[in-house]
Order: sequence, then C-alpha cells, then structure tokens
Amino acid sequence: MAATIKDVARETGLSLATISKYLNGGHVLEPNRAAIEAAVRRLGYSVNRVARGLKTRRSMTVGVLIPDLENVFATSIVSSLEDRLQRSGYSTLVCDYRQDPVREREKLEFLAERQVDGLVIMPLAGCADGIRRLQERGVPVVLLDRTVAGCACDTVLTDNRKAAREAVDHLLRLGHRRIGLIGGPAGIQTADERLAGYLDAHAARGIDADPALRMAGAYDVESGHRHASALLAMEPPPTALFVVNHEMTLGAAMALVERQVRIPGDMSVVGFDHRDLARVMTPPMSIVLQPLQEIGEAASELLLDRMAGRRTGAPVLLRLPARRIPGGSTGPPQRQS
Amino acid sequence: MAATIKDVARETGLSLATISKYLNGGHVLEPNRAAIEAAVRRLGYSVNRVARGLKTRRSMTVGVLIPDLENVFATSIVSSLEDRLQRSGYSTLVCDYRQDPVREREKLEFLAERQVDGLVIMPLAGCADGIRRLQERGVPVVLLDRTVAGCACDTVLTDNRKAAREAVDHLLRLGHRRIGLIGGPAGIQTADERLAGYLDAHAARGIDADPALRMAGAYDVESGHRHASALLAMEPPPTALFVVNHEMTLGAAMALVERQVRIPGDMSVVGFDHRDLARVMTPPMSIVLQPLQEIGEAASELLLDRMAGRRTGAPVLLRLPARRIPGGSTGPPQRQS
DNA sequence: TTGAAAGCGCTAACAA
DNA sequence: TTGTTAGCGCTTTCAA
Repeated sequence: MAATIKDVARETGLSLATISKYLNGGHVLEPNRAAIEAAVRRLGYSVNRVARGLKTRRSMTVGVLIPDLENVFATSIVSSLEDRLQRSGYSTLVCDYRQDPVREREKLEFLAERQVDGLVIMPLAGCADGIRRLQERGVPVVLLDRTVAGCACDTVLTDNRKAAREAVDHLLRLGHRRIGLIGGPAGIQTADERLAGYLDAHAARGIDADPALRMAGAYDVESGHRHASALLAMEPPPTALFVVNHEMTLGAAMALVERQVRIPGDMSVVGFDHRDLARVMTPPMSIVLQPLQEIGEAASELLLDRMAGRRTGAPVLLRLPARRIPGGSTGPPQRQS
Repeated sequence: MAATIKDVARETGLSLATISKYLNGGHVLEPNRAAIEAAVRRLGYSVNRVARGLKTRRSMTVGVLIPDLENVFATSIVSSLEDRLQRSGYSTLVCDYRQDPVREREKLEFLAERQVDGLVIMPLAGCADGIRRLQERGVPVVLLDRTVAGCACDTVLTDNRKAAREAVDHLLRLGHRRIGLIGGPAGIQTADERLAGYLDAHAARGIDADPALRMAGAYDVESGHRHASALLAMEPPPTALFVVNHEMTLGAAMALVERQVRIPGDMSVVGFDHRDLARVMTPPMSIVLQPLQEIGEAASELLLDRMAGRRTGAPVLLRLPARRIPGGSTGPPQRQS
C-alpha cells in the first residue's frame, strides 16, 4: 500500500543505495536530488522505521513504564522526558501497569520485544528480573522515584527525607508542636523517607513527636480526607498538618474546607505535589513541589549518555531537591501559644 | 546480543520454520516442543516484534495521540483504550502534542512511520491532511472528543449539549433563575456545545438567560477561579453556577471556599469531570461525569472492527451520554424564593 | 557519486 | 509435522 524506497528508486531510475544514502543525509548530484525529492513527494513516501530499525539494530525508541497513566506525578515527568528525548531523535513508548506487578512484568517484556534502546521505569516491585534481562542485552535502564532491590541502575528521585524534614521544620519554627502527619503506606520507599524526614525535624529540635498524630494513608484522595477528618476530631487537634502526596493533599484540603477550618488561621498546612491547590487557595496553602521537570531531564540525560556510550561504569543515584512554595503559614492559633 | 530464532534453531537442530511455527501456536512433536522450550529458556530468547512486523506488515500497534499527557480527561480515556486493545493483542503507542499544532502534525507523521495499524486521536486542528494520509494507506482512524473538518472518521464523543442542558435544567427546576456559566473558549467545539446546552435549557422553559452571567474561561484552574470570583462579586450574584470542565471546576470550588460560600446552602454548583471533588466535598458538589471508560471502549471496538475488516462503510458518530452525580443541590436561598 | 548485493529476524508459501 | 526458500524495507559494505 504505502510507497517504499523501491518505488522511489524505480521512479527516479536510481539505485536503492543512492536513495537511502540521500534520505540519511548523504550527498547526491543536484539533478538526482531533485528527482528524489519529486518522487518522494509524488508517491507520498515516508520512511518505514520498523524496517530501518531491523537493519540498524536501533529502534530510536525509549520505553517508559509508569504505574498509572492517571497519575499526574508520573505523567508530568514523562512529559519532560519525552521533550528531552525527542530533541535527540528518540521517541518514547509509554506504558502503564496499573499498579499491578503482573502487568508490570508483562509490559517490561513487551518493551523488550519492541527492541527499545533504553528504558525509564517508575517501578513497583518484582521487576528486578525483567530489568536485569534488559541490561544483559545492553539496554540501559533508569529508575524513577524509587530504587529496586537487586538492581544496579541509574536512579533519579526526589530527596524525600530532606524535603519532609524542611517542610516540618518550617512548621516547628513557626511554633507548632503538634503536627499531624498524613503519610503514605508503610514499606513504600517514598512514604518511609517522608516519615523519616518528619521525625528528623522533630529530633533535630529535641521535640517529642506524638505518635497519635501520625497517619498512614493509601496515597489516595479518600484517605487524605479521612485522616484529616480524624486528626481534626482529636482533642486537642494538631495545630498543623503535613500531607505527603498529591491525592491526599486534595483530600485533606477538602476535609478542612468542610469543617470551615481556615488555613492558616486555624491550622497551618503543608501539602505535597498539588500545585493547583497552591495556586488556587487564598492564602495559598504551602506545598512541597517535587522537581518533576528536573527529574525528567536528569533521567533523560543519564539515559542518553548511557545509550551513546558516553557514560560507563557504576550506576549513579541522583537525589534532587524539592522546593516548597510558601503559602501563608503562621504560628499556632493564639490559644495554643 | 539478544538471542534470535536462529540460535534456537541451532540449539535444537530444528529449522527456522518449525521454531517460528511453534512460537506462533503451531503444533510440533512433544520432544521437539520440549527442546524448543528448553532452548528458549536457556538462551533467554524473546521474539523480535520489529522483525515480525516487517514480515507480517502488521505492527499490532495502535497509535494514540492526545493533547497533553497531564490532561486527566485524556489519559483516563487512554487507560481504558489500552485496556481493551491489549485484550485483542494490540499495544498502544501513546504520544502527546502539548496543545501544539506543529507537534501534532509531527507526531502524526511519527506514528505513521512507526507503521501503526490504527490511530486514535483527540485532535486539535490542522491535522486533517495527516489523518487523510493515514487513511489512504488503509489505516483506520478514530477521533475522540472532537470532530475534524474535512475528515471522514469514526468519532466518539460525549453528548455535550445534552449533558449541559440537563445539568442546567436541573438547576432551573430547583428554582434557580440566575445561573452563572463558566464556559470554555469560544470556537472550541466542546465549549460551544456546552454553551448551547445551557441556552437550550433556558429556552425550553422560556427563561431569559442573562448574558452577563456567561463567562468564557480558558479551561484552566486559574480561569475557573477568576470567573467564579467575578460572578460571586456581582450584585446580585447568581444563585447557581455551572462549570464546564475539570480544571475550571477545581478553580471555582476554591473560589467558593475562599469566600466561605456554602454549597449548596448559599449557592448550588454543578461542575464537570472532577470526580475527586464530588467524592470529597460534603455535601458533594454535583458533577457531570463524561463516560470516560465508555468512550475508550467504544473507540477501541470501532477501531478493532475496522482493523479486522469486520466493519466497512461510512464513518459513524457516537455521542455517548454523560451522567451527573447529584450532589446536595437545593433551590435558591430563601431571600430569593 | 553511484550501484550491486548481502542480510537484519522473522513469517509463509510450498514441498517433502 | 518439518524444512527450504524467498522476501518484508531498509542500510551498508565494497567495488565501480
């Protein structure tokens, strides 16, 4: 159906090799150039990358595997990845695995069969084997957001512990002493690190953190809402809240709204990732923003370097700093101070 | 580097054809089966889909092109698409074009070069040529969310006009007579349709819609916030609000929160798409939900039918009904009734 | 600068 | 059931 390089050869009377060479930036005599251009246009020829990839053994494609296409955190990074990779001529093959380890393995296999030249993955678990198989084939792999036990890969993530420590320290500095934590599921690396940061901040100031104020959420809107409600119902309630991901921050914000809690008048809140909330609430809620764009860029650079053979040797681990947009935080309400 | 079917042939002493046949579900003698399995395992062989695609002239890949990877509306549909397509053995090649017509064209060309067997696109504009070129090659195309002038493709979208009409009629039935509209940009099909539905509802009841209550937003959080604020500041303010997309609904909700407007006590609100807000506010805000999953499924079915040649003939246009989750809407505040 | 020819990994007649 | 062979569209020596 579609025109091939053969058709162009026939139309122009030139050989396959000449057409191919010209198409790949080689030089041909001016009249030939014109003839090729004309034939390409007339035939509506466009290169078949599948065939090219078979021959060159490079697909010029990078596989990108994320937990969920509906996860803005993930897709924002993908967006930045794609941007950078495209500038170097690579395309991205984006897959999600719906938080499902079985699917994760399947997709990994699929990407391998598609002959990706590199892989960027935000891993769940149990994909160590699949990753190693790719690496054995010489396909460089970059991990995002989390590490994988038993996998020696370049890794790019947010310095979660430091981000959490600074966020909580900010609240402590304002005078808060009862800071509710809406954390993530125990055992999940990002959640553990953010919890550690919360504890670090308290420890650094010699303040006892009341364990009753620490909630382990499920990283979804509902648990943010539920745990915030529970914290608000405590007697006495905390004077501040630290919420550690995008979805739970929205949930918590809504719980506060329902109860007509004024931020930061009645309660200071530091959320996570939800830039929209920061933009929209007045005074703005303080939000820790992970460096999504930078993560994508760093991962791309690492991968491009590895694919080009410019970088060899031991895997690197990049912990990028988060930043916090200030919000209108104040100290605890008068009755507390 | 990676093992090929040749290696398996050598290891087993069988021919390429036998291996290939077995790998594609053919029958071989039991001892041969065992030998192949063993060799595959030992070599870590996995099929090279690039090569297979070249031979079969089918990539078993569907291109998916959306305006933005960070657009939850789009990625939710993609998620459902992928789910369905995968069950039929197809993989999806997801691209976004960042709301950029140039990029849109480039990605379309890219997908064509990748030999996709079908395309699902949420189009922006000016892609009619690219789409036609694919169709000429025999690649079926399904449009999402919007139609494209000059393109005869199957199309799946929400019945926006009806959804808007019903949402607004609901408010009118409750007794509201001044209903603020936070609409989308004029000229954008979905925005125009939703505006038309708003007007329909008024017309059907013979009620004059005050043009001052109609705002044209930019489909982003900020404009939802700004226009909601402006409407609230009017004298007299509307008693109800209809907001027509995901981002603006969040913006409007936040504006209401800031001003301590109680929903639906002081103001009834019907939003759009933002399921999270519905789940999280109490009483829940009424939200029009587009049938994301159904859109994805319908688009997949159409595409699969076309790709399999099971469906031929004129393109179909599917307008799927939205549904509205109720919220706690009431009539206008007492002073108004 | 151009062309002939081989071959990337795989599948699909066709023959045995 | 198995094997032989040709060739998908392209790139890339190597020779002309």
